[in-house]
Amino acid sequence: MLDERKLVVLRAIVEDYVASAEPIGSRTLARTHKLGVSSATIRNEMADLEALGLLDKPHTSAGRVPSDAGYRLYVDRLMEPVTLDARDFQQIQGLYLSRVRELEYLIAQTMRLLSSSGDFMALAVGPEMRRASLMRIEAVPADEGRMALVLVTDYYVQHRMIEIPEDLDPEGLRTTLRDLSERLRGLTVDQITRSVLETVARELNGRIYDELVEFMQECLTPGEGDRLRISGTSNFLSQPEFREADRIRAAIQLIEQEAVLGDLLRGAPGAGVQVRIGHENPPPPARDLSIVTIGIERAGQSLARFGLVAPKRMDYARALALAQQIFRALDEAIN
Amino acid sequence: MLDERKLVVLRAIVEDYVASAEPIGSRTLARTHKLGVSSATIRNEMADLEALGLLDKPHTSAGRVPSDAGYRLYVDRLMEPVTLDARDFQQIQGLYLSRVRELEYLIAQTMRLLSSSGDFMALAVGPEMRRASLMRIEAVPADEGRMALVLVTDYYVQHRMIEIPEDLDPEGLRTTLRDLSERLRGLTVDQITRSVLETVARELNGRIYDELVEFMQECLTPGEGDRLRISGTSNFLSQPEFREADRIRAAIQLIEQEAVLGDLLRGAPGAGVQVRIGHENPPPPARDLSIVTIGIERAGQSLARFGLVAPKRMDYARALALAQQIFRALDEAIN
DNA sequence: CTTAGCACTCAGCTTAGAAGAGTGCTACGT
DNA sequence: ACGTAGCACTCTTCTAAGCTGAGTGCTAAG
Repeated sequence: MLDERKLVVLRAIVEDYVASAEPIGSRTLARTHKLGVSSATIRNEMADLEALGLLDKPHTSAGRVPSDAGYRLYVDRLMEPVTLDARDFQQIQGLYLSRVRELEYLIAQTMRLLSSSGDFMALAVGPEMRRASLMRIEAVPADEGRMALVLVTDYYVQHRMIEIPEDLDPEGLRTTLRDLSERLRGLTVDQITRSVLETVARELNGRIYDELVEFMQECLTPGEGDRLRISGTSNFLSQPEFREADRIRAAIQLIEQEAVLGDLLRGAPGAGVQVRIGHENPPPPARDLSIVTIGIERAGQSLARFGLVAPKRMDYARALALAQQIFRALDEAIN
Repeated sequence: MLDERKLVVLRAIVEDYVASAEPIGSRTLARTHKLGVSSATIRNEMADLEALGLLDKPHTSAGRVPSDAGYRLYVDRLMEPVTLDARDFQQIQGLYLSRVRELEYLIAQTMRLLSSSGDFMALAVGPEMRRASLMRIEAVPADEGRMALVLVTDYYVQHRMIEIPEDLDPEGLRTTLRDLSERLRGLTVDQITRSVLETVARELNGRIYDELVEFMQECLTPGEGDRLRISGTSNFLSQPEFREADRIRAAIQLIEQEAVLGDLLRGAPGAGVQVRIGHENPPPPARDLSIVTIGIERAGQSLARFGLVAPKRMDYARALALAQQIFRALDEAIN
């Protein structure tokens, strides 16, 4: 039923369509691919592939386009893996050489890389901050009136510059913080509620300042550090699928809805590289898109998740090669 | 030459055009504004205003549109100042109440406010980091293998989590950093070159670690903290001037060119609120836009600069009211 | 100085027709 | 049974033409 030649035709259609963004007709295919058969034969094969649900027809006289199932088959069985060109490879390797081991920084670097190289929109989310476990809180004096509060957890650092309250005893605060750090070390951020802070402080005979509580609570608010990062939207919007004004508006609207993009990115959980094509994506407005995701985990906890988003007509081979390489490098840097 | 009635007509045209985005014809104007004269009279006035360079005609039979000079006259002399509605006002005041005195944070909050309220794209740049003067460098230990380096300057804080080099003596590093902070305190970041670091360290009999130098040098690189922040692009792109596909593409391309947006924002230096209209903007691709800028300074140094960008057909009164209010609140919070 | 009236202009919409690309089917050859 | 040529048919897209409506500029009269 799905003989060799049908697969060859399907593959040719997918690749030509990915390259041209135009529906592929039987004649053009016969001419450009030297398949050794006439366009009529290809028409028959196309009709069969369409019956199998692997191809779609935009309208009666418009050539064929891969269906979601067609893309899926292509990705799973037909695609020839590409190797990244030397430049990309170097760039990825170089990215993670430095001694910096801060997730925030690694995510930012990766985003830059993803959006610089190609036709994708890049998405990323960091770890859920409230799951981080506390390492240390410290106050760094700046000048007479101000100091920086620094909170160090196992995978991120946060700071805030605050005005020093009038009634503050700087030495006292530092002692409190040191003892506090000892006591709270290893607790996750969401375990450190106001009441926990106060209890511990009472035991320590220290005092918890409002600013400190406020600061710690800010570290809990989502939408700061776990917020969705988006870059390369213009790569995305300049795809030919968004040539018409209303399409491009719809796409812009989609990008604005961070909730939808978040669902799209988180739709494929787990570590490693995955592909989701069209209707496989949960959010309905993303049904015309495909996404290649990279999940970075440590000890079963998701640390970061990246997505390369494009119209379904994306260059899967390239996106996958890029994603694999980034996954490998990043996973190694982190674990 | 520019009698009262002409000004009334000009003002009506600007306001109607700002509201409708459609060229204004004499008949419609006569009907909707009850000016007490016929459309023919208004046509005459319009012709005069056009001769004065205050109005433009998109084409022969299409009503009038304000020229850059027309907008300018409107902003300088005709516009009625608006007061913000209570909600916006509350929001602005509330924004700066907290004790947090970190520029980074204030800028982020302001950006959120600007892009949430309305039809503008918001731009911001922070201070030039290399001009900041050092307050303190500190190392905050995290766990066995890692520590956070924290650099506190007079208007920003930076941190990096790094792997602790094998040969590091933690106590030694902390002492070095404390002494280093003492010695370097008050120097601007760009005065602290590698050679300065090394000289001082030699005097202190300490050792400067590569990571520390790398970290300090990263604090110098522009494009991190002084980079241009952009938000509310979709406010901007959903303006009717970008209805056609090619217009919207051009706008997207403009947004991508951070250099152009940077020139646009920095084109109007100085403290306080300013308006630049159309051709008054230096970068040619921004000649169809207007920008209201907010400059925040301290001691003659630019700390932050915001911009509200929209097509020339922007609601100047509203943008200015918003900008003034933000300027007042932010300036007070900072100085 | 103002206004009514009128001829003229021009973008934008609608319609019709032609061109082009592609399909599906049939009939024929191997 | 499979491959191929040929042909009628479908459907989008492009172009041209004509029409409509909003608006202008000018003239002549109040």
